[in-house]
Amino acid sequence: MNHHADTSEPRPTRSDGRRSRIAILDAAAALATVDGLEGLSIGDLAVRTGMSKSGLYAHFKSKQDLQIATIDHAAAIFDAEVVRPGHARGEGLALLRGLAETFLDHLERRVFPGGCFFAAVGSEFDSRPGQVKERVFEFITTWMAELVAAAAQAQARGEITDAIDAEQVAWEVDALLLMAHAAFVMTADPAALERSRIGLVRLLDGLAVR
Amino acid sequence: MNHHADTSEPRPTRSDGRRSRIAILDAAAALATVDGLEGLSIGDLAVRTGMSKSGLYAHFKSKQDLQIATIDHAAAIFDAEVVRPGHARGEGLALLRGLAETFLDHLERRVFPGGCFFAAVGSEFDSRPGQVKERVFEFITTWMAELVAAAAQAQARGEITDAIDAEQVAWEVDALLLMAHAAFVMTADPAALERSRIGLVRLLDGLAVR
DNA sequence: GCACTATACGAACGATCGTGCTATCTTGTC
DNA sequence: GACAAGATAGCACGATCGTTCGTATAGTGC
Repeated sequence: MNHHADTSEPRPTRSDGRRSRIAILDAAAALATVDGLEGLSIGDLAVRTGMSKSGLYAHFKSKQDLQIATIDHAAAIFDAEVVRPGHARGEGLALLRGLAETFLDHLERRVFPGGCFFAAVGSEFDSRPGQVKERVFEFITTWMAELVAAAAQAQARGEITDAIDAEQVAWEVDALLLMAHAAFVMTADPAALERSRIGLVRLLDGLAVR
Repeated sequence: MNHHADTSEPRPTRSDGRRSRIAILDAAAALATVDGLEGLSIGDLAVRTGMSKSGLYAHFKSKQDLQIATIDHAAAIFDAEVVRPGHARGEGLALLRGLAETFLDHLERRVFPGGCFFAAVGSEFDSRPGQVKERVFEFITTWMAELVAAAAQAQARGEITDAIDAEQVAWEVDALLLMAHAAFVMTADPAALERSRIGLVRLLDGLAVR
């Protein structure tokens, strides 16, 4: 939520400004998963939010500034829609399963029209060094660390084997999630989600301490 | 190779034209993995190939025409760099392993500067219906079918269990490949490739008929 | 209620986008 | 070696890009 509280902005004080800013960022985050953060045009965004192009510039100094704010906004949405509900499912193995399930659910519920925001934008900026890529990478790293911590906790509780390291477990879980994203967005077929769900069960059952 | 032999083009007869066309498509395929097929601009491409913008238009009727030709060109490269070398590794399980290895190798050798062409472009157009998406999806489907066939062959030869269907095996293999692509392009760290290689060994060893 | 300032708009900018038209050079054919 | 056709360049077009400026409006703190 207050993920972007420490930016250089003097923090908007007027209520109408805050409402507009949120409306802009909601539209920008949704649009970015379809047209990309770069393909996103100020003109389109203005039309979509019922504002003028110059009106947008009251909130953002530049397009890059808008892109970074959009990333932070999407991070807050992802936290609220995936990470926190995932933690509500329990700890250790239940947490690891929970995070995977809430991730797949957020794809199915189409929280963003173009699937996972960070999978979409990460793929767009992976070869474009700069502040935008760094911010995206930062969040993806946080997400991976979340999975690793859950896997390590599951090992510490004796729920899965510690014959392989937690990073590897998280890697294989995330691979199935990324695959689900790619295929589901491309085909709109829930069977893609099901394939990855089956894979997750196979993977985690195979790691279970018997 | 002759993947685009049946397009409406009257097929260029002059040698200089053919050379130029190939030079353009080579540059376009490389650029598309970094800036995207949409982000690719005719002006940039002209500068990069030492031609004029209008000179490019002698070869392609429109930008979309160029995009589709670029996809077909990239498909030919992928075939030559990944699929055929993969088949040279053997049949059945050896083929499945071979395709995965040649794919990871083509990432490491940076055949395209932005990783796998179809992972990059597929992610860009997954939410943009049209001829371009259809062409990309077509190739990705072909690739998946290749993996499924290899898995089925491995089962028929009794090399891996047939307790799970071949589509599921191919799915989990491709998930690890996609994850390797995403992480390797983002970080340029070969450790990403190694993580997926370990995952592949774990996956296929787990399916081995003992 | 007043002053202050964040918010929003209209208009315009230089640059670049994809795309045609026309002329000039170059290649392959007879 | 002439001639037709293909290949390339120069130039200009309308549209759209991100951005800036000046100005009017409206919410907030005193």
